[in-house]
Amino acid sequence: MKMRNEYTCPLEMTHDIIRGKWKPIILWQLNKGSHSLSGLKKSINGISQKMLIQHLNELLECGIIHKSKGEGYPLKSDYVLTERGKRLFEAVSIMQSIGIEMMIEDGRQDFLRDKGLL
Amino acid sequence: MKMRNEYTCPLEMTHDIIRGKWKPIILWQLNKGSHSLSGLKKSINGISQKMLIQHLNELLECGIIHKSKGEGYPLKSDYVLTERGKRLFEAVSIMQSIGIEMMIEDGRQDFLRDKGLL
DNA sequence: CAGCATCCCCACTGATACTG
DNA sequence: CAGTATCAGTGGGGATGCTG
Repeated sequence: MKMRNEYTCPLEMTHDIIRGKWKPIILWQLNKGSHSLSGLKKSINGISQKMLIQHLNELLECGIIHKSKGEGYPLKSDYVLTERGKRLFEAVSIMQSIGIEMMIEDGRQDFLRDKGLL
Repeated sequence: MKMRNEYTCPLEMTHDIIRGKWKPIILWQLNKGSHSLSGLKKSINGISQKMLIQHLNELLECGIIHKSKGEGYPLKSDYVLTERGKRLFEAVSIMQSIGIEMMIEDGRQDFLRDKGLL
C-alpha cells in the first residue's frame, strides 16, 4: 500500500490506512475476536492468502493490529485489534450501517434478510 | 471506479464508494456547503480537474451528491450532498477524528496546531 | 499452518490539450 | 467556467508455486 508522503489533513491518513480492498472486512472479523491466519482466510470470502498477509502486514505497520506468534508445531499465529484498531473499527462499523441503509433505500431487503442483517 | 459485481456484505458497498483517493476530501468540502467545480478545485489541494470531475461523477451515480447546472454564461455548476451523502459524511467525519487521534499518539500535535485542528 | 517470491494484468491516477 | 479526450506510468490485486 502506497501511502502519501505528506498529509494535508488527518482524514487522508485514515483513508490511506483503510483504502485496501480487504481492510474493512479484516477489521470486521478481528473485532469479533482474535484470529489465526487460516481462521481469517476461512472467514473472509474470496481473499487470497497473499493479499490477506499483505494487508495484515500493512495494518501491523500502522499499529492497527497486533500479532502473536506461537513457537512450536503446528505453527499458530494470532492477530488482534490494538486499541487504535478498535477505534478504527468504529468507523468501519459506521460504514457497515450506512451500507445497510443504502441497500434498504435501494430495495434490497431480501439480500439483507438472507444475510441475517435485517 | 471499478465496483464489485456482488457484495457479500453492505460494508463492501460503502467501502467501494469511498475508496477513491479524493472522495473523502470532496465529501468533507461539500459538507461545508455547496460548491462549484472551480470552488472545489481551489479548496482541494493537489487535485487535478480530471480526477475531480471523475470522482464527482462516481458520487453522482451512487446518489451521494446532487448536481445543479446553470444555463447562462458564465457557466455555473453546483454540487451538494444528498441526504445519503450527509449520512456518508458521518463516516468520513469519524475517519477524520481517528486520524487526529492517531497523529496525537504519534506526537504530531505541532502539525495539527498548524492546521488549527487542535 | 504460516509466510515469502514471482509474474502479470488492469484500474487508478495524472498531465496535457481541446470543446461549448 | 465546465467538461471531454487521449496517452502513459504505476502500483494494487490476484494466481501460483516454494520454504520453514
